[in-house]
Amino acid sequence: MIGIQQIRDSPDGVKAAVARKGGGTEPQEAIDRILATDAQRRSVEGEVNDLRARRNVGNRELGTLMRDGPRDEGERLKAQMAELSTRIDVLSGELAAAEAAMQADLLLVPNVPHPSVPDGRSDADNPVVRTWGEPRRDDDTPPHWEIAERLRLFDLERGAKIAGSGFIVYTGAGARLQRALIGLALELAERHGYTEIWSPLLVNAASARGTGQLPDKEAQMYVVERDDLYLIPTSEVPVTNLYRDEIFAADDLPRYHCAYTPCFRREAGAAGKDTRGLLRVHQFDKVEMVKFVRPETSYDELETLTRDAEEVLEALEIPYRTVERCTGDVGFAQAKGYDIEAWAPGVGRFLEVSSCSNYTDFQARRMNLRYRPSRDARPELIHTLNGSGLGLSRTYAALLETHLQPDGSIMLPAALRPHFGSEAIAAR
RNA sequence: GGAGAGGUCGCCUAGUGGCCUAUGGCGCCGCACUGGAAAUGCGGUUCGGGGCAACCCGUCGGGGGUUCGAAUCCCCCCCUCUCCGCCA
Repeated sequence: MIGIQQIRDSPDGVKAAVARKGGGTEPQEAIDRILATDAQRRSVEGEVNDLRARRNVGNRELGTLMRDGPRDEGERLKAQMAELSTRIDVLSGELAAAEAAMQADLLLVPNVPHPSVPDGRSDADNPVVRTWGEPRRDDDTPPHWEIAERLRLFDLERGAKIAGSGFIVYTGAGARLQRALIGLALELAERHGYTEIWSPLLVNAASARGTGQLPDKEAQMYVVERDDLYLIPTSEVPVTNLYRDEIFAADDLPRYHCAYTPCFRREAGAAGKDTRGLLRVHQFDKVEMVKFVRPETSYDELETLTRDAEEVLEALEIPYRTVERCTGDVGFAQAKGYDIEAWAPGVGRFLEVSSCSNYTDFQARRMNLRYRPSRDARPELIHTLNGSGLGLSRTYAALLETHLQPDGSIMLPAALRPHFGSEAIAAR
């Protein structure tokens, strides 16, 4: 959610910035309604305020009269106060309606993109900002699902049997490789200063609302209706909500957390796209990095966050490229972000394995997540960032395809060996 | 899941319908005293919203209700603690 203050101060500036993201005229219209509702709301609020002040004074006097008399004067005042209360009820109903309408419209306005975000319509327009390693382009490397099947690393059919299509069963060395990747990603994150969180995988509605999954993305989540709980689509949800409604001291910032969790996504409507292998599944594993920072540092923090994610791929010796998301691809809640794409020689393309974003105060406002710049200062909203480090099932795919040896074995990168327990997965 | 006790401005705490416009302590901040500090004294210290301002309004876990008036009474929900049951 963006701030009403910003819209009030510079409605045209906000409109122009928001228009860069595309997405039709809905946000523009919402902004116009917000301005009108805000003015109306403030005038009604002023009126309600005055009436309440009168009621407070009157009731104080009434208390004295009822206790000490004269009684008849008390009764007369009581009647006046009753009438006043009725008017207050009517007006505060109007006030609540105006506030609700404004709130609903504010939810339609996306975060303002940073001026440096390049223009573009879709991910096809995202400029490449960095590359690492040499993507191997050949026709010999089989796709990861063939490799995995031959080496018996996972079992798609039985995953479908016990849960459904898009649920993966990892077996033997395949399961161990999964754990090793998680271990390595966590090790690197902790080395970069992120404190590990082991969190619930189910969250309540308030948390889902805090990071913006509700109301917009409810269809993406698995819902445990009976208990009003939601399976997390990313650990961003529990980790970012850790400090919801709290106020940090200035020296609590920056605070970095990392968390490994499975992530659950219904991917409704995505059928037919990337349905083979590990590219789009309902449950995947991810190590997420989350930063809580002072506002003036957030764009610098985005750069180091992205570097931290890139280093995981470097440790895995997987060539990648980093693209900056253009205005059309940056996302509703984000002000700026990068995607890291691992090269997968078997499927012959780059796979998005990490998305690193600066949300500025957009999530913080929704979550009422603040800090106190100095001892006597009023609390201010902080900035939140998050990035995957990394999304495992796709990284897993790229890893198999990248490190497949001519003899059919998988030679593991050095950094992964201590976590895996040996240096290779033998051919069979 | 059952029974009971609770949730007050960072922490502890007083408060059972109008002297609550929320008490006191701790902590913290400022000032005084000091060479400097400790101790002491005085003042300040929830968080929002509106207003140029003086100031005003809301806020006692959350939401409803009763009342002229609710921290206080009633209903629903959430959370914490104790005991019982179940359980890896």
